[in-house]
Amino acid sequence: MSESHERKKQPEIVRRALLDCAAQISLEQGLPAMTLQAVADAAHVTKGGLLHHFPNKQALVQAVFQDLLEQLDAEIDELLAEDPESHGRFTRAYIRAFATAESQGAANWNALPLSSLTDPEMKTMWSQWYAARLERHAETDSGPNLGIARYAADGLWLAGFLEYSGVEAETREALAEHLLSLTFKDKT
Amino acid sequence: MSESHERKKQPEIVRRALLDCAAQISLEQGLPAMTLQAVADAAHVTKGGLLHHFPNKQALVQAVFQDLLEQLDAEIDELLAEDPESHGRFTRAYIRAFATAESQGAANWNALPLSSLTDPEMKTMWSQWYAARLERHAETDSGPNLGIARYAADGLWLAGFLEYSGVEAETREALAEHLLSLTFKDKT
DNA sequence: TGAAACATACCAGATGGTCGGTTTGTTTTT
DNA sequence: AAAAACAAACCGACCATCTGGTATGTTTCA
Repeated sequence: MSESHERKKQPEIVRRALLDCAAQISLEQGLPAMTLQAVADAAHVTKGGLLHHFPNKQALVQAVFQDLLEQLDAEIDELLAEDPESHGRFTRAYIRAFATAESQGAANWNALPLSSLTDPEMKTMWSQWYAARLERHAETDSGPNLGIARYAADGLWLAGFLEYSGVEAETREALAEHLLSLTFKDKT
Repeated sequence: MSESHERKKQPEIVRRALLDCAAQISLEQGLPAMTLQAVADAAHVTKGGLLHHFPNKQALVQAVFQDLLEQLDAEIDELLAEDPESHGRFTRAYIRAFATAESQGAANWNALPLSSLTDPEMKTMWSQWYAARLERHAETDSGPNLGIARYAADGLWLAGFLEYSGVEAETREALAEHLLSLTFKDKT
């Protein structure tokens, strides 16, 4: 959408645009629609230009995924820093990142688990990230109740994904708040 | 896999094989890998034979999805009939169908929400099914706690999907049991 | 015999990917 | 400081393959 018609060469910007466009396409139209041509067009580059940044499609998809993971990581860290209560801190950040409204919009890493369902290589990427996080926050975020809260956040995110008709948005938002409250009065 | 090498013509069996193979492929290798050729090969039929049963790909995909929905529907009804307790009956059936171990294996309708994430048309199919079920069981399965339990079941199912390494299988199974217990002592 | 259940052959378009070349930016040399 | 040398960024044309789909056969069943 940026009117970069006569910009001088800025490879990092182009690369960023490619990653963003690829993520957006796979989010809105599904991964099968994320063809090299479509991504290149959306980023106002030719297919040759795209293939200069990413040697093949797999590299592109993988880079998109890794990028999304890093964005999510940063978001989580930010939310962690804002939380004064220690117990269940990561779980709350997780819930806020996935199931809350403000993240539902612009954040395109919502497409994350979507892609990961398909490709086995990303399955491992995701599960490794998740396992690492869990281990890192083992002292503050263990116990079945917090686990259930996180799983519910996943389900909530999934639900917000399936019904694009925003009718239930408020309901889900309320449920997210309820989930957050559960992480405090945890009695395990 | 069935050695139907020299069987006489049994169109219904072939049709069933096509549906099953298509579902399995989309489950294991993702929807983009579910090409007409791949499905036909897996079902030991030519592409022409496949296109005799389903006029085009969209019809095939749709039929697969609808078939899976019907299987799920039957499974849910069966679980409903076995449950003596009325309150939270549907929620328990839902949890058992999705997050429990026995369903994790052979039941290929586990691929259901997976496909639905991709195609917008199936999004509506799924959300309609879900909405209809919720309305039908409104008297027994309302309230935020039961909703959270269902969402958690979704997340649990998703987790079992992402980490194919079966290490956490028991943990998830235990969590599923915990979820079931939550549906009884519901205090809303 | 005729209709349904398949197989075979084929096609137009799209897809991922390669290759040679052109433009732009940076470094080195003088 | 200017020019030469080099490399990175990007384009445009091209290709082999695969895609969904059609048209036309051939076999099986009622």
